[in-house]
Amino acid sequence: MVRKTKEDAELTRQRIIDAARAVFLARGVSRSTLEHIAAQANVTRGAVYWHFKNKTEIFHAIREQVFLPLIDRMDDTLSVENMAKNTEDPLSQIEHSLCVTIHELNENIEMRQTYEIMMIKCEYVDEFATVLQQILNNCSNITEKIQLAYEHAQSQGLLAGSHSPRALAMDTHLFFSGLLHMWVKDFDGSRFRFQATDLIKAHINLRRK
Amino acid sequence: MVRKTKEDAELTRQRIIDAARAVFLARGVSRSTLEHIAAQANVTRGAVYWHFKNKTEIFHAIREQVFLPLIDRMDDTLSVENMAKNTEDPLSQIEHSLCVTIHELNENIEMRQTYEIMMIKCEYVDEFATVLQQILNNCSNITEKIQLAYEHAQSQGLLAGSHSPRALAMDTHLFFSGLLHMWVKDFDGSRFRFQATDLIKAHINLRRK
DNA sequence: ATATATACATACATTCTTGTTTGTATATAA
DNA sequence: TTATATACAAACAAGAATGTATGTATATAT
Repeated sequence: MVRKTKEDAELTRQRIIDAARAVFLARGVSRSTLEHIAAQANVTRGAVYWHFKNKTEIFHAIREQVFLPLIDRMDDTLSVENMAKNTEDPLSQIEHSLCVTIHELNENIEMRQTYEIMMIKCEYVDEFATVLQQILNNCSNITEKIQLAYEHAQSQGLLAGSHSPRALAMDTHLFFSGLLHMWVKDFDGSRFRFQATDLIKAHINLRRK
Repeated sequence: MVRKTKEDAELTRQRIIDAARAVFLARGVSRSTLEHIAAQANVTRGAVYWHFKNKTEIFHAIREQVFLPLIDRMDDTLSVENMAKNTEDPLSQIEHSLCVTIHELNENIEMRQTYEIMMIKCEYVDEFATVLQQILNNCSNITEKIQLAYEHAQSQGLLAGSHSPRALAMDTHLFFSGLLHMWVKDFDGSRFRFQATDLIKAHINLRRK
């Protein structure tokens, strides 16, 4: 029962990724062994080693599968083109962009699990340390996008007070980072998850004239 | 050269804790072995097992040594009594409280390292999962304190707009959580560390009338 | 139709790591 | 002063995890 077709092979590869996500979530990345992952995927370690060099590669595969599309979408919803053609005001657009991410976390299990793994089930040392740089870079990009939106809001006279778009963007980004972290840690949903979108709206309303 | 005096024993215990902090920071908690820690402390695993049941106990010792005093101080600077007797306005008091924490992170190496370990060098599974609950509880307490300060600010007519103290407190707390996370990840200091206090001031200024 | 590469399963060797056990010198209590 | 508990060091035993090597059935190319 070996030597599957190419589509079958790709399917087992995906099964291994899914299995790894479940195992990482339950036991943490470090304590997850390739044997655990293989068992969860109903294969042997041989299959795992065929598709991936080691555990680190699986980790990156999980991360990329969720975060690359996510970054694209985030970039997209905050893009200049979208900003220009959209009827919404820039502040609502920021609000919407953040709410969409929260909504995704609620609906998309894989995304939620991946977030949880990256935030509280992984140690960023050695091979994993590079991920931190990528995270920081993504944050910079997102912050710049948010800043652009605030600049538009400012030129449209939508902002209360006289705060720089840069400062507003940093503040929003830090707020959202904190929210994501707390959202993930709030397992039973009693503290943050249930009011995440309200918190976002309140945050944006702080800026509205 | 065995059987030290009681003070000596307490000293080696502390040496083991310090060693563990260094090793956890460098290799992550999971990849740190008791042999690593013992070597770093210039003792054998025998000494480690004498003072601690296992690695988890050392982890909690590290955490408590930094966080228990920290929570006390945070509680203190935001306390009602301090609030009442202080000449500062409540908003400045919140600002000051946050800035003090950042300042501590800059000055206190052990605190900085401990934060880094807890945030990005530890996997919150099994025995460590309970720590998450403690973190959430601390966050609740801090948020309540901040809310109280905002209520004072409101009654003194210091707040811009008409936002609820509760929402403001949540927003501030999430902002600060995000800032702490980014502060820790920003190793070279080029992104967040160098302007952390400015970000805090800007955040508070958003609320000022 | 046959050869070859593919997609795994199985077996093996090695290295780590842990927990425990035993040994021991000495502070301390009696 | 002697007995005992203390504060470790050193040795031991056992299991886990990893990477690799080998085996093998079959899709696929020729």
